[in-house]
Amino acid sequence: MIQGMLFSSPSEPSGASAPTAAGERAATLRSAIAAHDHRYYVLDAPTVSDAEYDALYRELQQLEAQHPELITPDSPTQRVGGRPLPEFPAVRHTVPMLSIRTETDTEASGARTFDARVRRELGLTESDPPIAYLAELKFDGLAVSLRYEAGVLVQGATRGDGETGEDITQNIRTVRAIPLRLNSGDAPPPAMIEIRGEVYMRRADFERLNDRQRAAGEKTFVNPRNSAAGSLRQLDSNITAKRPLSFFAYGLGEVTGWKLPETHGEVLDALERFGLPVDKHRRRVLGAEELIAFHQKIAELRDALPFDIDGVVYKADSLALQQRLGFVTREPRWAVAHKYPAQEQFTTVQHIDVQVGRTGRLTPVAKLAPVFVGGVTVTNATLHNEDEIRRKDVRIGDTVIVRRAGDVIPEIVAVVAERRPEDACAFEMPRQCPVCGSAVIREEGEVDAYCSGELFCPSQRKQALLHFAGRRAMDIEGLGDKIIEQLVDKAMVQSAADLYRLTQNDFAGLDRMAEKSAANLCAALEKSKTTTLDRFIFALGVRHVGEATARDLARHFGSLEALMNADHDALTGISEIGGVMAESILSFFSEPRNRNVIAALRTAGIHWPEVAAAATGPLTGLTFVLTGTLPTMSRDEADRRIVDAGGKVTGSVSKKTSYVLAGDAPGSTLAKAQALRIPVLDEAALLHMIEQPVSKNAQATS
DNA sequence: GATCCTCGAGTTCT
DNA sequence: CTCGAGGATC
Repeated sequence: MIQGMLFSSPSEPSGASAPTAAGERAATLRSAIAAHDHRYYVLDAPTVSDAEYDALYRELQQLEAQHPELITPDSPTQRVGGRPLPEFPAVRHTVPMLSIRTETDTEASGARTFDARVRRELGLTESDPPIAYLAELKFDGLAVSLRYEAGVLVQGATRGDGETGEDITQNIRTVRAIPLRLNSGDAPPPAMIEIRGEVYMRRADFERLNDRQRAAGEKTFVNPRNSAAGSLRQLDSNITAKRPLSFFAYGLGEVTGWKLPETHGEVLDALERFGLPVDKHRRRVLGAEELIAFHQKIAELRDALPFDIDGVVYKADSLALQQRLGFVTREPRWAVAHKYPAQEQFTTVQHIDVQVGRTGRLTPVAKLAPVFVGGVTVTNATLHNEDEIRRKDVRIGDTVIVRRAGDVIPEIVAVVAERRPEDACAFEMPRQCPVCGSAVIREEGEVDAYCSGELFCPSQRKQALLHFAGRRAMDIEGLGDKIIEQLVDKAMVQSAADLYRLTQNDFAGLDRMAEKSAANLCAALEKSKTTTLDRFIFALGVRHVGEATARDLARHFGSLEALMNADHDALTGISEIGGVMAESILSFFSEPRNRNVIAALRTAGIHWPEVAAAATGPLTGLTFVLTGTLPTMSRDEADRRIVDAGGKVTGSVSKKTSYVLAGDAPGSTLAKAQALRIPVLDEAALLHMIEQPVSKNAQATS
């Protein structure tokens, strides 16, 4: 009872009746939950299951419901709730939230320029020792300032203009990675400490949030940054509480009653001990060269990080040095941001072109005002089909966001609605093929529109030839789109068979074709005459027959004649081949034109070993999926070696996948593999599997 | 009829 | 890499 008095106000009768046990239990629960939050959200190493955590949380909630006087401002239950605000009150930053000067130089020289400037300011010469810097990541989120009084979080604010921001305390409290109470161990907490950092959203959390928004029919976010910003600026903190926000601390504002360490690195270490999340990629480095090395290392890591960054930050590590260096207007002389090429940019859609592919499919492509994004200049981006354009509502003249992230191919992420010009013009699929003028057909229920011109359409003819010559088909080296373009336009080639009638003289007359290249091309054509049945079937370009199906057909029928004479039942009898594919194959081979071309190709000397031997080897019965870049092999090479050893390679991970072969910078495939608990191999392990049974020294492979 | 698994086809830039 | 659609399976 006496102890209970300490926890409650004597003026409140209910407080006086609060049993000691309840107060103690509440305190125990609070600190237990805070510790679990820290382990889960900051250390990323939980020690209890979600269910156990929930049980603790519910117990505390119940306890507090029964004894409202036990509720403290740092109680985990106080993270949620709070009434929607009419607007955010303004907060004045006593110590302004600075912006850091951005080194525009994207090359390594950016670090050297910064180091040289610092040394000059300090009056150092070449004989002086290198300066110690702290190198950190520059997170792509929202800068905030957190104010803790006597160790308890009392206020959270946005940066605003640096002098005045908005009070977003209610929203900040919902961010689980931010402790409501600092852990100062046995020492008393700082009387007042302002911690600066970045609220951001992990990429995986962002994807999941967008899935949820989509499922709920609500608007989705363009990127993790916008998503974090939108979530933090909610007037109703109940909404913010449902958003998976994270936080990294990286600096200090106003501080009283706490002895500052000597270096910025030690400040960050101290913040970590207080229980705040601090990114672990930070490094103390000496001199410009080590800054450059850091910049490069992070550039390689960038795509694999679980969150977006837009660069790295260098800061003079010594706080005394920072003070000596001071500020130029609003920017510190002792720090600089070194950005990476943006992975997202704004640009405008100048035009929407329509391309005609091998199958006659019409693909709209946005012609963009050139932008530098993700390290290259982008001018084109596919829009896939009419539905996709409608979904994103892209119009000619629109300002759009273009992304070129981990995957290499540029993509229009979204339209910036506010910047749509009056005369923005919606796209319409042409009624006639833009290349040959034939009617355009779009079947009911189909997404794609097709040119009905078939091989009458020069574009389809060119694409068919390009496919025939492709690396995975007949592999005719040197026969690319530029040459095919000319051959078709000059009517020198109608079908694949015509290619083998051309002589070196014919080629020599073409643009960009000197004697040497013409001779090389002739040799390549000659070489391509020796092939395999599956490659030849694939090269024909039968609709629905790709590489895998071509291989199945070759293996099953063993000869081209058998395939050409097969009827519907014989085809559908093969697993993986159903009605649609059978019809497509039948109609291809019943077309006299196609039969003539095949005959002409064989007359021209194209041949293959008549019996297609099914490969068996150490990998027979195993299915592989490849991702990332391998150290010594190209993907094609790895693919070939697996198939040669009797294995199978597919494109995406499923339960039936035996192994995932992962290299550098793997994509989402790896994550999926781990989720499904599929064993992951590296190149060395694969080579070992292939060679183990036959070779006793598998290590010898480079 | 629904759902999962694969395959095919198209895509950008250097 | 991603989407759409064919094929197989329940």
